[in-house]
Amino acid sequence: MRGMLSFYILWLLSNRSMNGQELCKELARRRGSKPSAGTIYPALRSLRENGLVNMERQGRATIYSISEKGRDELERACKYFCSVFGEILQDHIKSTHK
Amino acid sequence: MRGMLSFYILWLLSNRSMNGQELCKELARRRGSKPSAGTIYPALRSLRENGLVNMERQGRATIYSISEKGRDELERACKYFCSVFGEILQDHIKSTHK
DNA sequence: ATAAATATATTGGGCATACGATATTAAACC
DNA sequence: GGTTTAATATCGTATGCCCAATATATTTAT
Repeated sequence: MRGMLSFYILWLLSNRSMNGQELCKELARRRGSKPSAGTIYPALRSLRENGLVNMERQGRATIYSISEKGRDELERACKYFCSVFGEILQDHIKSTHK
Repeated sequence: MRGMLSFYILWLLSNRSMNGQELCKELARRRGSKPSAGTIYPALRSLRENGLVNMERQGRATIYSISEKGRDELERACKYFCSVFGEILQDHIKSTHK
C-alpha cells in the first residue's frame, strides 16, 4: 500500500507537465491539504532517480514531466490500483445512489 | 496518503468479521501479496486502540469486528478516498474500454 | 503425553509519507 | 544595486507500511 503519493504525482504529471508549486496546488485541490516542501521534493527526487520523471530548469522553476518509462510504470500501477481498490469505489457509488 | 492498509482492513471487516489469518488471505487474494504478521497485527492493534475495531478471543483465534465508531470512520474515509482517487479509476475504465 | 500445526503477537530494520524549519537560487521590484 | 518574493531543496523527526525472525499459546495428530 506504499507509494500512493508517488503514484498520484505520476498520474498528475501524465495529464500535464508542472513545476513543484503547481503540483502542490493540484494536490491541495484534490486532497484538501497542501503537501509541504519536505513531502513533495523528496518524492520528486526519488521519481527522477528511478527515471520515471524528467526535470528541466526554467528560471527559478523546475518543470517536471513524465518519461516514457514513467508512462509504462503508471499504466501498470493503475491496473494494479484499480484491481485492488475498484470494489471499494463501486460499493461507495452504489450506496450513495440510494 | 498514509493509512491505506488500515482503511482497507476496516473495509474488509465491514463486510464480515474475521481473524487475522483470514484477513491475510483476503489481502493476499485482492492485492496479490500476503502481508506478514509484522504488518497486519500492529495495524489491527492500532485500529483497536482507536476504538475502530473490537476483538474477541475464540480459542486460538481472535475475531476482529468493526465497531460503530469504525463504521462512521469508514464512511468518512470512503467518501474522502473516492473524491481523491475516483478520477483515476474513471480514467482507467475509459481507457480500457477502447 | 509429545510433536506438529495453527494463530497470534512482538521485535528490529528499511523505506515511504508527512511536517516544520532552514537554506539556496533566481526573478521581480523599488 | 539591494530588497523582497517565489520556487526549489535539504534536514530532523515522527509515523505507517513491510518483511523476516522469533516467541507464545492453543488445537490437532500420533
